[in-house]
Amino acid sequence: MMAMNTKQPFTMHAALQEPKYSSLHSSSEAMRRVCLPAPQLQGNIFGSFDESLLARAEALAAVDIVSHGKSHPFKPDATYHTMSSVPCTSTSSAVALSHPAALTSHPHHAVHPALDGDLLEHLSPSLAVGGLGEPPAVPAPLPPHPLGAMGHLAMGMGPPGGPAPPLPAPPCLPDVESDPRELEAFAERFKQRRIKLGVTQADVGAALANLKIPGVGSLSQSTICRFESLTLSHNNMMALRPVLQAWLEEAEAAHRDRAAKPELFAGAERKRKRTSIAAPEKRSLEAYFALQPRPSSEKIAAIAEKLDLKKNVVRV
DNA sequence: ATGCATGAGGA
DNA sequence: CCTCATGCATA
Repeated sequence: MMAMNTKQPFTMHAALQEPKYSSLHSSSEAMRRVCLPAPQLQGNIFGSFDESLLARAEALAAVDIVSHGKSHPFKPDATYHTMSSVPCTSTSSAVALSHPAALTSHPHHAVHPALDGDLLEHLSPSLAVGGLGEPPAVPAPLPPHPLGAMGHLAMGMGPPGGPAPPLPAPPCLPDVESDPRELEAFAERFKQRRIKLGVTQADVGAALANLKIPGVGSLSQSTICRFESLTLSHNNMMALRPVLQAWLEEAEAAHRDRAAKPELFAGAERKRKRTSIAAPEKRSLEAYFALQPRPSSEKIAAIAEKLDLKKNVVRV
């Protein structure tokens, strides 16, 4: 309830948002493709291949258009999968994307003018971890961090008055890792581990509300799906990541607990099924009760045997 | 998984 | 009016 259910991560100017990963597609993606030796891509066999090509083409076109302004007829629909491509990895990411961290935090409008296109430059094929042979990095090295990002929930309320939410996020803390590849890897891991837990996308979305993270409510299956498939904008991905990571950690912890000491849960889970008495028996019992509201235990036992019910059931 | 619709925030 | 983030409905 509440109208403030609007949860939507920070918003920044189009300049930053638009290019999302389109640039990734355009430049590096394209480059990489060229040097693909023998793509064992799944795409080429599917019909969807054409579609993705089209999409990519559009994305490319979008980049140009976007650069000089807005108002393009079509939606960039920038989804930045880098998945299929993983061949030649230069692993020479000396770029050090020291880009503005405006992302993962600030509930408020604080948009740092600092961020800019440089975000687009740092595309360096670092690792070759596509959606292919992603080793199930179990340890999940991702350091926990303050999220609370989800900007807009806090947006409504002005700075004055409201008790400052736990949002330190001074401009000095860089994003944990806004590296596209890191995100991609996370999304992949997330999906794998989610499936391993036997949880659906919809389940995750609904479960997020239980995390009680300020400003974070539930999300739809669509959104979870989009997150996993990296079909969200970079900013959106960045905003959702900490939340989903928190959920994942909690879910796995709970899972472990269950595996560790099932006794604790055994009792709670075993719930007696409600007894249902067939209509005829029920009538008999009611009729008898009308005559004898307080039958002796012998009577009860006799009736129980007759009706093939438990004594306690008959008594009740 | 994805097209379409909607509401919010911004200019 | 535009971009985004999201949800609903549905292929």
